[in-house]
Amino acid sequence: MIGKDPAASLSVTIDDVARAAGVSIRTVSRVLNDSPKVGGATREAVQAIIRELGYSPSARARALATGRSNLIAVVQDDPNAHVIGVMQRGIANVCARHGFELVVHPVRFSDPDVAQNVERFARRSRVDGLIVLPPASEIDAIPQRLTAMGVPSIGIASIDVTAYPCMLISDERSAAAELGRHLLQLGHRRIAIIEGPPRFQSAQQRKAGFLEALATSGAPVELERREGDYGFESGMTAAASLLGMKARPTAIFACNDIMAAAVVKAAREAGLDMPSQLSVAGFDDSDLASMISPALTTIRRPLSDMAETATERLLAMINDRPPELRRQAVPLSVVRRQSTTAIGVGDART
Amino acid sequence: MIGKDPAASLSVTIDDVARAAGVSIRTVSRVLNDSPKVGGATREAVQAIIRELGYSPSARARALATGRSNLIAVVQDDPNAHVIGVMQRGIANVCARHGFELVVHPVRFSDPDVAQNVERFARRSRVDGLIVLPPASEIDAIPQRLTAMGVPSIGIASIDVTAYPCMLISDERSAAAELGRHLLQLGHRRIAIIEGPPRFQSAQQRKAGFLEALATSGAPVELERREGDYGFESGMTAAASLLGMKARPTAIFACNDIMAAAVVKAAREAGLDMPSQLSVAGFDDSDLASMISPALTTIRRPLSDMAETATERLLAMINDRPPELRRQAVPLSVVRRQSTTAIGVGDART
DNA sequence: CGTCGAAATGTTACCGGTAGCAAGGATAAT
DNA sequence: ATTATCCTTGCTACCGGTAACATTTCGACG
Repeated sequence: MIGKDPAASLSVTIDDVARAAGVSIRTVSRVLNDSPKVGGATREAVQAIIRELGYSPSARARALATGRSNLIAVVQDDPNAHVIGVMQRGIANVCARHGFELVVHPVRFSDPDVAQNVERFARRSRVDGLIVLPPASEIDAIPQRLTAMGVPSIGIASIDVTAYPCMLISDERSAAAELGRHLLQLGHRRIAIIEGPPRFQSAQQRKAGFLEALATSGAPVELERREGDYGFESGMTAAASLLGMKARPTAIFACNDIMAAAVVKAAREAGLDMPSQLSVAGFDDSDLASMISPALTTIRRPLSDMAETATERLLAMINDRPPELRRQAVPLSVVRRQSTTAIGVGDART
Repeated sequence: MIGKDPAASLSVTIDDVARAAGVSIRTVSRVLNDSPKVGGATREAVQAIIRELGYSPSARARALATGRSNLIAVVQDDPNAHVIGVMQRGIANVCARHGFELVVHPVRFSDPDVAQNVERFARRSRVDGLIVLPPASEIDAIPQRLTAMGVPSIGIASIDVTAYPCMLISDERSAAAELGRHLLQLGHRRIAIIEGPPRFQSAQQRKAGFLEALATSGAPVELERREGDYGFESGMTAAASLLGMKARPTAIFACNDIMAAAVVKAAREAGLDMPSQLSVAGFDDSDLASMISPALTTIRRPLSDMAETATERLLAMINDRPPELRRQAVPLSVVRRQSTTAIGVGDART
C-alpha cells in the first residue's frame, strides 16, 4: 500500500523494492533484466512489489552502469518541416519498440561550426548513436568526427558521404531524370527548370538528373534555367520571369514542391489554365502537392520507411551487429497527378 | 598531445584530467562548475588540459549525482506537422540557451492509455520537466499524474486544463469569433462552417466562437454546418455538399487550413471564382495558407513565441522559481488575405 | 613573531543501478 | 546417507560525476 503515496513514487529506488520484497538488490536487478537465474516464486514476488510501489528503474543510473544510454539522437536542419515530421515519427516508432528514447538536436546547415557543435553534443549527451537527416547529412565533417569518436551514426542523403559507417541514399538523380523523360514523352520541348540552391547536394542531383535526361534524349529541347532557394518567394520570382517570356515554356520542373506551388500560383494569377497551357512538376510529394489545384506531379521518397530502416540499422550497429548493408540506394517514384499533361489541345503557342 | 587520439577521447574521464593536471578530482569538478573557490592559475591549467584532452563531462553521471538530468521532453501527437515543427524549433532554441537537451515523446490522442504511457516515460527517463502540445494537452489525466509525481509540466492548449501547474492558453474561441464578425462585416449572410472533430477542444472552441459571433450579431444569417475531421478528404466532402446547395453559401469557414484548402480546391474544380463568388477562411496560418491561390484569410497563433515562453517557464519551474504567471492567455490574430472579400460585385446568387 | 581566518585543495561518501564472484540450499548421483 | 553439482541469492566493487567536510597553505594583523 506504500505505493499509494504518489508523491513518493518517483523516488522509489531499487533498494526500497529489495527491502519490501525481503530480497537483495542483486535479485531485484536480476528480475529487472529478466535474468534466467531467479526462482519463479521470487520473481513473481518481486514483480508484485514493483507493481505495487510503481517502481521503475532510473534510465540514468542504468546508463552510467552499463555504459549505454538507450538514447539516440536525430540531427536535423529544418528547412523542411514535412520531411522532418514524417521521419521523426518513423524513428520514434522504432525507438519505442526497442526501448530507446529519441533526442532531437537541431543544427544549422550554414553554421561553420556544425560539426564541432554535433561532436560536443554527442560527447556531452552520451547518446548511443545518431541519425543525420538531410541536408545536414551532406556535411562530411560530421560523420568524420563521430566516427573518430567511435559513435555509430547513419546518414540519409542523396549522395554517398563516405565517412558514414552506414547510409541510406535516395536516388534523387535518377528520379529527376525519370521525371524529365516523362515530360519529354508528353511532348514538351520548351522546358524550364527552377533549381534549388547549389550548396545542397540534393539540388545538384535533381538538376543533374533532369538535365541529363533532356540532353540524352536527342530531342530538340529549348531549355530555360532559373535558380531558386527552395523557398516560396524565389519560386514566384522565377515563375514570373519564365511566364513573361515570349516563347514561354510549356512545362516547368521546380526542384521542390514549394517552388512548384509558387509556379502554380503565379500561373493562375497570370490567367493560365493548368495543365492545358502549362505543365508543372515538383519534388518531395509533400502534403502540399495534393492539396493544391491542380494536384502536383511530383516525386515521392518513402520517408517513413527510410526513417524506420535507418533506425533499425543504427540500433543494430549499437548492438555490435555490423550493418548487413553499409550502403543502400532507395528508389524513388514519380507520382503522376493533374499538373502535367500531354502537349496538344489547349497548347500555349506564345 | 594525448588528445590527439580521437578514438580515446570519448572515454576521457574526470580522473584522467585530474591526473594530467596534477590536481584532485574535486578541483576539476570545481572548474567544470565554475565554482569561485579555485585559484586562477589552477583554473587555467585545468582548462588547458580539458581542452587538450577534448574532455567533456558525462551528462549521465552528472544527472545521477545531481538528481537533475538537464533533459526536458515534449509530448506530442502529430496530426499537424506544421505546428509541431515550429514549436519544436522554438523549444529547442531555448533549451540550447540553457544547456538542456530535448527528447521527443510522440503519443496518440486516441490511445486510452496515453496518461499511463506518459507517466511511465517520465518515470523511466527522469526528465526534469515536460511540455505537452495540443491536442495531447487536453487530456486531464496526463498533468494529473505528472503533478502527482512532482514533475513540472506545462500545457499549451485552447482551454484551461486545471491540473497543469502552468499553462499557455491560446484564445481560439475569441479568434474564431473575430473571424465570424469579419465575414459579417464583409456582408456575408449565407455562411457555412466546416467543423473539426468534436473530440478536440480546439474544434469545439473554434466552432463555439464562430457561432457565437454570428448569433450575437443580430444579422439574419443562414447558417450551414458540416463536420470534418481536420483532414483534406473530409474538407473535400463537406465542400462538395455545401457547393451543391441551391442556395450556396457565400462564405465558408473551415476550422483548419487543410480543410480550407480543400474548399478552395473543390470550389475551383466547380468553376467558381474566389473570392468573388466564394469567400473562404481557415485557421492556423500554416505554410499552406499563403501558398495556395487565393491565399487564405486565416488565424495565426504565435507558435514560436508560445513555444519559447512555455519553455522558459518550464525551466523556471525546474529551477524552483514558481512561474510568475500560472495561466496566460495568448491572443491570436486574424490574417486577412485574398480568399475573403466583401459580397457584391461578382456575387453568387445561386 | 605567533596566531587566526580565509582561501585553496584534497578525501570521501553518495547518486541508483549493473554484474562478477562467493556462498548457501536443494536436488541428484553414487 | 553423503557428497557432488546446479540453482538461487547475497555481497560488493564499480560507472563518472557532485558536494559535504577535512585539511593544508598562506597572508594579514596584533
